[in-house]
Amino acid sequence: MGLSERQQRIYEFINRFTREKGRPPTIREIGSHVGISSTSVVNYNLNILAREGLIQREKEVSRGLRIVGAQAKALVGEISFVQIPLLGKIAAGTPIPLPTDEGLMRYDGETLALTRELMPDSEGVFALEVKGNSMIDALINDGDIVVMKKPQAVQNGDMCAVWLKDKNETTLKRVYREHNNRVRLQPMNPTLKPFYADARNIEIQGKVVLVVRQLRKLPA
Amino acid sequence: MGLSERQQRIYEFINRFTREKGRPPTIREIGSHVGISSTSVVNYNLNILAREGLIQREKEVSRGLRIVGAQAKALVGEISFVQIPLLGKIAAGTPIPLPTDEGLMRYDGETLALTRELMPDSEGVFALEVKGNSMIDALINDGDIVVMKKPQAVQNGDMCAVWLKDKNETTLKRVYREHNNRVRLQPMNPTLKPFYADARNIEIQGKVVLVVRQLRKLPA
DNA sequence: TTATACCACGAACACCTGTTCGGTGTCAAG
DNA sequence: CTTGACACCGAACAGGTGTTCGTGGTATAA
Repeated sequence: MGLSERQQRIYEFINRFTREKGRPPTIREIGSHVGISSTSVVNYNLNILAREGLIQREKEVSRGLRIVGAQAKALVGEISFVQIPLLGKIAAGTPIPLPTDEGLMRYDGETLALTRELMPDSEGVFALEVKGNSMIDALINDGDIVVMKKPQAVQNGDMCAVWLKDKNETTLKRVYREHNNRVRLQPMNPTLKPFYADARNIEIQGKVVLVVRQLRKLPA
Repeated sequence: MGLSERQQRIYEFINRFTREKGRPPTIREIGSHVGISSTSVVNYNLNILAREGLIQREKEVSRGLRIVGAQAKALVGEISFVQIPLLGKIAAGTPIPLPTDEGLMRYDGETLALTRELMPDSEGVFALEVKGNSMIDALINDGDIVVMKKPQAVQNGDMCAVWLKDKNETTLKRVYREHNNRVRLQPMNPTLKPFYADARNIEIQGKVVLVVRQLRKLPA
């Protein structure tokens, strides 16, 4: 069933008010902002919004209404974010600008905000923008943003940024330690073959935990 | 300056109450749950919490409290974000579960929250989880989350989910309309060759605007 | 016409809510 | 001891707040 224009305005006002003030409005606050003089009319329309399932009401409680649905969580801070420092760029030919713990703490520049749902473990993480398409093997494209974690406890199979000392090159691969100091570097693309290196010849610069790619128009 | 145990309990109660009920508590609600009989005592401690910068108070307004926790930025309002309905899965062999406008409005299930910085245009967008690695060509892996937009204004070069009618298959490619109803489907991986199809033989199901990949451990 | 929803208005009521004030006890500094 | 800061209590007050009730206008259907 459709909503009247008045009901839509009420709904939007509740939404905006709650977001801005951090609490739902009272009946009279709704009325005065939407242009309704009588509290009973507001009450009447609120009941309709509740019947339509757009809001929830709690009886005889001041400000006892809340917006239903996914957006509601947002309004009261039920979604928590992690701010990840955007440290710079990563390219094949240059090592990663490794951050210090101190630097991460005090970082005050650009950040990438992600929900804690996506980043359950945000200790010592930082983000880099990928330059060039040298990491296509790892399913990572030019312009992608990779979120990395400082390489403390790298486990077999972790996706890591590896600095190849002999080639002076950074690459992203899954890392498996094997016997005799040998390390297997497996591209993420499962159709590609692994690559082997000596453990003394590589340096693990970070563990990739997340990749974000924004698609924008490309010059054909 | 440290907080008394009472003040900590008040603070935690406000936090929990707000999250659960969608509105801040009243002074008396705080008192009865924390074990304080007098409203003035609650008021007294609230002023201390406000002085310490842990909450904000608004004078002479019912439920005029809000938390300003350590993640101040991440709380309501300071980070502007959009919630994207997580509609289901996308696989090569099945068409996309296309949402209606109405359905997107009222959606109440799982969502993916992203900052507006990452999603400047959130009209008619929805998210799908990729099943299978049939879209490796498009640099998209099993388990990735793709954010798509309803295909209203598809421009040349847009990355689209295309349903190939003759093959009964969904694929992700960059789409270029060419002369004579011919459409060029270009894999995202620039090392791969394009693919051509008849425009009447394909159906564009959505435009990919963003991809998120969480890296978890893989069974070797 | 009559009936019936639907939508709106204003007023009144009872309770809720933030604020204020006088008073009590404790503890450390003077 | 006296003083003052601190933490707390109970009570009262003025205004806020959800609810209810009587009323009336406007469509649409019988």
